[in-house]
Amino acid sequence: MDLKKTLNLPRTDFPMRAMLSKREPQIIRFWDEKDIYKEALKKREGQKKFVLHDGPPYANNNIHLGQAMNKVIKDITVKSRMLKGYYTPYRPGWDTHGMPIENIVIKEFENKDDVLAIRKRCREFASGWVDVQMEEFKRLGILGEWDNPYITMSNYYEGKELTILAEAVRKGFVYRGYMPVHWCPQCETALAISEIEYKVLDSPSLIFEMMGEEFNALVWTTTPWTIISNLALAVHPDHTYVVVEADGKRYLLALDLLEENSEKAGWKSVNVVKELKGEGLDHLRFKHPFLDRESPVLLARFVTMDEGTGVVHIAPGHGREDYVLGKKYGVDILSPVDERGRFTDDAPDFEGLTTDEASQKVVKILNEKNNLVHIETIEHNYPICWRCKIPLIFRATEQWFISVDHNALRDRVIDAVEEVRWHPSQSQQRMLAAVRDRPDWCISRQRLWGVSIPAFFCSNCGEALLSPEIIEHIAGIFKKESADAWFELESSELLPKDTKCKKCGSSDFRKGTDILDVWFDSGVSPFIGLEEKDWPPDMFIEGPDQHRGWYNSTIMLSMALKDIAPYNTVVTHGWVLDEKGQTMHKSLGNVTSPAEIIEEFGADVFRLWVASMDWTQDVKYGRETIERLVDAYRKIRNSFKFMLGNLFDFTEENLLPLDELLPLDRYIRIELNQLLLIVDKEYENIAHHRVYREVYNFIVSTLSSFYMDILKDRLYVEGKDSHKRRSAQTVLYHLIRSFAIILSPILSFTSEEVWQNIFSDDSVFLADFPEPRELNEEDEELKGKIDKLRRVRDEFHKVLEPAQEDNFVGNSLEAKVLIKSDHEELREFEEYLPEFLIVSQVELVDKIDSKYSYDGEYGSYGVERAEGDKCERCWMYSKTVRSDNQFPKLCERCVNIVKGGVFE
RNA sequence: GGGCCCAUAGCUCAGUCAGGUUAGAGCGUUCGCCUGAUAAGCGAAAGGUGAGUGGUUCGAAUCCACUUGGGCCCA
Repeated sequence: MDLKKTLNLPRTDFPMRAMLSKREPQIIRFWDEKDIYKEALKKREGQKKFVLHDGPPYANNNIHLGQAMNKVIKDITVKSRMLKGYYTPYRPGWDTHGMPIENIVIKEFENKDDVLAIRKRCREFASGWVDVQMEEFKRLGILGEWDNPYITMSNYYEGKELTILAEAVRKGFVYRGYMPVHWCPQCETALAISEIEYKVLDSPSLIFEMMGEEFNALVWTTTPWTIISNLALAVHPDHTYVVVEADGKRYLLALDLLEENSEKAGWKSVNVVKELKGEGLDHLRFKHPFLDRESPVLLARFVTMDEGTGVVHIAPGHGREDYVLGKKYGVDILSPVDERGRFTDDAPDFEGLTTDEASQKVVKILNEKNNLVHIETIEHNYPICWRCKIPLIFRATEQWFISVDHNALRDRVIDAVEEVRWHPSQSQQRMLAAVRDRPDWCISRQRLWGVSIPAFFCSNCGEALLSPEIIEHIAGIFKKESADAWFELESSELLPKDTKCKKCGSSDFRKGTDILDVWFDSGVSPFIGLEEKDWPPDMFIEGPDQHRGWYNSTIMLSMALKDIAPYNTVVTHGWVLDEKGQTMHKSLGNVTSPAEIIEEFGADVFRLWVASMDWTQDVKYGRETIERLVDAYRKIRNSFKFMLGNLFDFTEENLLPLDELLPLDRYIRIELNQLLLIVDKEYENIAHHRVYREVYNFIVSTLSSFYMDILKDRLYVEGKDSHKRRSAQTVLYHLIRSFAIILSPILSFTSEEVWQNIFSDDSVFLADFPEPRELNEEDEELKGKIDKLRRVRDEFHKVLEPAQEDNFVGNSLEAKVLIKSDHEELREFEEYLPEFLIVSQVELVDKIDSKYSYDGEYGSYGVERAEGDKCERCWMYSKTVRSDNQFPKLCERCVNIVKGGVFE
């Protein structure tokens, strides 16, 4: 007789070799074909909602690790809420307008004036990348409304975006203003931040004086030509300033910089006449060094004591901070420089000069007027043009703005930010700073690829026309024909009939050429990317750069227009760095793409990587980390396989009620219960790495090395339909069901594979999170007792180890264990102890006199050779072997099982 | 240059907010057992100047300051 046939060895076609890169695409196909996203939603229709609004990635490349991580975090979050019964729509989006695409595309064109052709190409380009990225995201196992994403360049979006602009105009937030921007005089264009490079250049450093009533201000600058546009001075309110008498004249400067400046000025005698805080200088006025004008002193915290004089020259037309400060104090903007970087007739003595020429002339004049205190050449980190590499200037131009302080918007946003739940919490501080510090929002860009600002200018008098009604009219056109209509149609075709200039009555208009800032594009996404019923969304999950970006643009618009924040909770994850903790850069060659990870290890391993880390901080991607996770994945997968293999003859009908389970099995159910409570809580906290850790540790420590190891005897050896075996299988059934579900947000593919292998043809995502049961007193008591026995088991291993090393015993079943202990649990569970320790015999004794012994905290232990002979079937040693004539090689237990059993 | 953040075993994390026994876990490593989870399973052991320096305290991984390395944003 083949004894193996009488055993219930595991049977399953669930392969240990996952071949994830082959298997996963099949599972995606299944989700697609069965439309699991919609099915899962339908199932939770009418339940409490959880709406995660997707921040749109930019469609100009393959996705990088950060984006892959971002989407997986979102997916885990959404799925975990879904399993808890929430109705969780998730509509992905794409950001498709803007400079990076335009810059790539425009290189293909000889004729840079063929705007429509360029835009058409931009559209194709973005569309191509949307398709690619969508496949990449789907490959990660992200569930969402992929057949209906929101795309910022769609006709609907472009049109709807304008209706939102119209609302902002109607509510008085939009104005036309004058603002300095980085300008390249060579290319004759404004430059965006990413088009600016920095280079160390020589530049003049001069100290000059401006006359005041009692004393002169000592002022420092490195750009003499901007003195022409000087309209103010700035001092730090909290720092100490001094008035000194030096060589017969009185000067104002910062105390900390006195020594340095005395030296530079070459003063022979210096006496401090007066000392005061910067704030005490507020509203003093000083005369311009060579123009008939006075400059007030303003207070500014950006003034530093690192260099200069502590009194800063302010030209609001030529500097960002200058501009913001000037705006705060209502100082004018003067920017008498044209597109080519030459002075205009607003600067009479300098008209026609380049900024360099003007600088020389300014120095000359200061010298002549005896106002130049010191001049030298220093090295300075200066912005240059990325294309032609010449130094940039700051030049004020007319732009459209959204006022941050209109209708107390900033204050209301700050209040709203304080109400929002920020995760991690320090994110709130950062957001508050970003809102407090931000200047008015410049929404216009002098670019081609975007949604045109439908402003018109009177051909007769130049008056700007941006009315809500006209914007809405044009929105209607865009919704039908896209924003390209702005370039295709004449202004007369775009404007409603009978539009007349309010100022001069003319009906002849030219179109504005500005497009909307892409932050406006994405800033309106909560209004456009979500269905009406899903507004307002609950959560945003993005990277840390969005504090000044999308978190900011969306809450600004949302508070301005709806007076409600576009999120209740904002989750921010860190950056993905290389294994040394450095940013990934193509030039450093340390870039890893999601595609190569998926190809080599599979999306589930990638998802496990995301889930395993505390991504509220920056995370590192390294070879060892991923290899450890491959190991973890195998352990999890193999544990699933073990459970599946031992449930081959088990169905729901075989389930035993809780009170009929053996003590150990009941104990594991209690442990599972505890785990479910923790997992539920940690998913709720979006602490995915804690979910992973708890679940993984449970699998390793409680299941694999403890429960499943012990269970093998019962599962394999006991009768197929025996109570002992069914009791174990009942728990395995609960375990595998629970694990498939609670791991499905993380290991979506593998959970689905397991689910379909045993439970149903439907998706695991249609199942509900297992409801943890309240523990009763009896449960708590049992848990306490078995916990203790586990300690005993650990201690026993300390003595088993040397016995095995000496080959005194091999397999632990070759051992008989002697235990001396006062703990009652040992007697109470005496009959289970051999199973529990996986040995053939256990004797509770008063004295241990074995060669192999160990004194532990819970008892003393000794290892002896097991008594009797080895049963050929169950491999346990027993004196009952040889007692049956028919089966002389079997023990009594096995004889009974074999005689009573029916075997295939 | 300014603001914010991070640093615990080879890896990923606990513990830090409310200072108090020999700083824990899992993986990996090494060694051993098993061969009825087998491209598996079980056990044991080794492994940490808590980034560094200084301070507060009877006592610091934990609180404070500075330094170093790294990250994000702004200039």
